[in-house]
Amino acid sequence: MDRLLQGVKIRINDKLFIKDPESSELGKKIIEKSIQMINEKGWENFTFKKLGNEIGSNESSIYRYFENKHKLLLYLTSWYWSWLEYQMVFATNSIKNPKEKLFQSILIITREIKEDSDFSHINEVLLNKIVINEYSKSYLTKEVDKENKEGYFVVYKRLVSRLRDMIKEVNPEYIYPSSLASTILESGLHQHFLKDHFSSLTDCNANVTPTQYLTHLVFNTLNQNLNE
Amino acid sequence: MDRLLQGVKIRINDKLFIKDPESSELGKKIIEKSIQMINEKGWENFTFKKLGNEIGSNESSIYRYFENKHKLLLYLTSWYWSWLEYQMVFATNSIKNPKEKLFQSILIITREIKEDSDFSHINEVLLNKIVINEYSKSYLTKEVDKENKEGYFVVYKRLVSRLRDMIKEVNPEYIYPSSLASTILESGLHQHFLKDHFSSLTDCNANVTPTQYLTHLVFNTLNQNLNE
DNA sequence: ATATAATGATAGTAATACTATTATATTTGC
DNA sequence: GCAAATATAATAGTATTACTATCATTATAT
Repeated sequence: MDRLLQGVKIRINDKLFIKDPESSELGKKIIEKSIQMINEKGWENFTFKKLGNEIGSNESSIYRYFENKHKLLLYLTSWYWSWLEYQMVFATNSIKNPKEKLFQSILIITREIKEDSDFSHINEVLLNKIVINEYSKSYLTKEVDKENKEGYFVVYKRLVSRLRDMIKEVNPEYIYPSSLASTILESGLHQHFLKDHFSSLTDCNANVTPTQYLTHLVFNTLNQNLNE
Repeated sequence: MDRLLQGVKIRINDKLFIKDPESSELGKKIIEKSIQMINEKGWENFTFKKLGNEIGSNESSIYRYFENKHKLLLYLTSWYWSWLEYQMVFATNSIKNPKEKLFQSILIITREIKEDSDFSHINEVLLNKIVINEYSKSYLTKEVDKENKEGYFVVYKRLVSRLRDMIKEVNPEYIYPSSLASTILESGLHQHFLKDHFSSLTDCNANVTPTQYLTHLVFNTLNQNLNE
């Protein structure tokens, strides 16, 4: 029926881990604490050794779950995109009006995550920040084509393609639906980053959200050449 | 008169180097060869030791020019943005029509660089690729606020602000000029990357350029609510 | 011709990103 | 309840990175 069903339980490409971190307490601790530590220290200063110390466990034990820290990042960000995809499809599934559907999707995709779902070991607020600060490092590598073939980016690609389809429904004449969809995702993250670190480069701030900016941008563009 | 004059000779913030690489043959070789090597190997696999071997020089000599490879990246990208700024201001200085001016600027900023200026040791074609693949790594760090205060990103910020001013001239009513300006820069790079590695996420390809996509996006947005 | 500056050679350090081995818990299957 | 299997911990070790320090050599400038 829908590709979403495969991902409902937030199933991650199993090439991204050696042993499923969801399958044990240690695994969950690795995920939980790594999210905290990557936020605190930043990606470059985060190591498995430090993580081991933090969770009172051993470096070598972490290596039994993840081949290296790059794969852990891919795992965490895949989880995040999958979780967002779920939110998006769930919230917009029943909406018939294409504009309203796209509007809601942009909202979900570009908003700042402010509350943790709280019943899992994964803190979505922090994970959102990791995605803002570190996601591009997961694909800006020499290995990107190989890893793309391995399917490490499928979830993200599926999100973009869903968005693209919604854009097409709003305006089938628009000739850059894929580019616009990827811009929404990417600019959403980037404007959040600028707001926090380069305030002169953005109009977003405490009162104006990236969502507002992008919604305005997208609908202005799509309404052009469109008979209401 | 204009801030550009300060940068005409592509003067780089001198906190970015210990000894000016333009001041010696070895310095120029470091710049020339590092551009090649970063392209070949990717940022993560590039080291000063390898660079030293390549130019028949010593690791320790390179450290006399640059404190570390992060600063070298900041140097190279600053050079690139400064060079682009020069191109942009030079090409649009005499244009009176605000739309035409913005149009030309977007063209210069988002086009793929295809020919090397050839009379310097800096290969702009390769440098453009480095910026596409590595620029975000220069600011997605825990040190970004400190380094921003040191002025390591001024050139980039000045480029965005120039673009913002041109946007305002086209439509003074538009409420997101800074965000749109930063989106042009950022999406310009991103769409180039997608074209090369995630073709399903973009409509850009051999025939359609990021410039076309972004020009369309920007002018559709700005023409909205605008009396021609 | 000599002082000064630039570069090269060598060595060394602490940290990273792992791999390998062995020991010790913990779980499970009967 | 015990043996077997599995998971984790402890320790050690390797190659590489990202430097710093020292000293020797070479070029340049006065």
